[in-house]
Amino acid sequence: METSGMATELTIGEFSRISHLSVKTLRHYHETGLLKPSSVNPGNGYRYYSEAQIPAAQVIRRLRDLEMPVTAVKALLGAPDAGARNALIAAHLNRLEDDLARTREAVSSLRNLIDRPRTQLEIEYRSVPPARAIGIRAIVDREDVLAWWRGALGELHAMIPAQGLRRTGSTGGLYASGLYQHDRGEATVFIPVEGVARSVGRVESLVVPSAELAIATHRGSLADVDLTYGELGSYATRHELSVAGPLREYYLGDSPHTVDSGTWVTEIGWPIFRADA
Amino acid sequence: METSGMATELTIGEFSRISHLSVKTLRHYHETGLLKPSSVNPGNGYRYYSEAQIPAAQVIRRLRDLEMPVTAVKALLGAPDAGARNALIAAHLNRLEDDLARTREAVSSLRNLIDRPRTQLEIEYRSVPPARAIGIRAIVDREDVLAWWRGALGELHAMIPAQGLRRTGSTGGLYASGLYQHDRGEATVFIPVEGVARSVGRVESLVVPSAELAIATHRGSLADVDLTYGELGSYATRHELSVAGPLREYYLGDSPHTVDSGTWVTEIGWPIFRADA
DNA sequence: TTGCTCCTCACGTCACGTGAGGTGGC
DNA sequence: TTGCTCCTCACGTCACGTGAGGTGGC
Repeated sequence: METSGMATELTIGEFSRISHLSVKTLRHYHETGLLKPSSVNPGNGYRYYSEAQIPAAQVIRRLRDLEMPVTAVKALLGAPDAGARNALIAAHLNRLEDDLARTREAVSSLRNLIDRPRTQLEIEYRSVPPARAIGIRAIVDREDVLAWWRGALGELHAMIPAQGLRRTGSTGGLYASGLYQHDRGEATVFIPVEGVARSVGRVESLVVPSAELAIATHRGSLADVDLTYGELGSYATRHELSVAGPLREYYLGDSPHTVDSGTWVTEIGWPIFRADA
Repeated sequence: METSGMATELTIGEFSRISHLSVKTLRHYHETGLLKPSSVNPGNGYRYYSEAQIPAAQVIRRLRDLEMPVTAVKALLGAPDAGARNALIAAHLNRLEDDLARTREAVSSLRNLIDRPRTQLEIEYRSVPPARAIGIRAIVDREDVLAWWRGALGELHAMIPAQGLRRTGSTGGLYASGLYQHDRGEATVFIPVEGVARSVGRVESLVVPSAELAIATHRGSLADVDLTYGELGSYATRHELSVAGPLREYYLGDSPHTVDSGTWVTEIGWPIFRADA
């Protein structure tokens, strides 16, 4: 007995077969509001879907295959026009590209760890005096730190010619320990310059504090920087030198601007206590 | 007051800074047994790590960055020799490659869905008589179906010259509805042949049952096959033709052997009821 | 009557993260 | 005394999957 004049209704099983989404998944999408059945029998709770919902199910499946979060898929389906939808899709594809790049980094980093000859690290003690600089400071999440770092360095470097500043040392960064311990903390990137600069955008004038540091030189991609941190940190601990304070990095030459991260040279500074200082 | 003669012990915070693993993560790895602190103070529960654990932490971090499951990482760290470890790593990298390929498929499938001109599907009714065939049958999970399908077809095709069989029709497959509804179900791939063949390996002799089918032709990658399923299924439902039974596919020409999946031609058969049959 | 499809809880999975509430040493 | 580090629960997150136990129509 069909209600005549109504559009064809599909049971959840039929709709599942057509859409290649499991029954459990369809019920879950109903619950979360991502894809509501076109009608529900109030007597027994049976869900019914309409033919018109097939294209939506197809789009949802593809986006979920691409690991787009359900809330993002919902936003996309609710977007007002094709332009907005395409922008959201493009943004997600970019995120996938970034993921892929990170994966590639991790693979080569793993190979590096396995193959690398574990050479003895040379560690130098250095007293760094306070230095005037221009810098950008922020509280960042660890997962965003690389993107933030790139952007901040770009902005910072543009400021040198823009304000006619004279650089007096290597580009560097300060990283609070919370960044490693809680995946979130204060980070600062800076370029030492002569005199006081104007604040423009995120860039401000600041003084990089003095420090007693144990310094090790890291060569290659920053994806492997934890290896150098590990050797330096265990050295500092072994000799009971560690004190509180942000970790420091100096990017020698023009490391961050070279595409081939294999040639990067970074000095890692670990804050220490020196009886003789 | 240090216990003299003991190796240097690091607090969880120090070890976190050195390894770039969060304190929460380190506690979690202790709980799951992936990385146990070298000692725990029984009085206050404080965890202490040794320097010797730093390399393990570095390996763990890289493998987790590559989304290797914790249990797999554990197995890897417990592997007896470098050969076994390398094999596990290589296997995981292969899985990553497969993931990447699937992602690429999903991206092009999404573009396809957005760009494709939605042409009217031509649907044909066909009575298929029973047919002797060689086939491979299994209960498979949906996520494994593509890999299973490729392997089974390869094995099946090798059997034709090996047993000197004469092919009598197109290669095909039968897919139980559970495969779509519960992500797991029976699948069969077959090649119709003359006479009865010997069972070798997974290959057995079988009779593909007769069926009344509504047939639509799908052109292009099977990543998009749900589009054709969608149109065919909604057609069958609209005309109240659907009956229970496995879905059927016929791979025309030599589709599965061509690298360029864009040129594949697949017939999709939907089981129907025919009053006139 | 059997088998199939549908339903609703309630709980599990995976790898942690988020707080709340408390301790202990400098 | 304040601030920092450490601790243990207990619960949350994300996108479902897994059962248990039950209904309803052919």
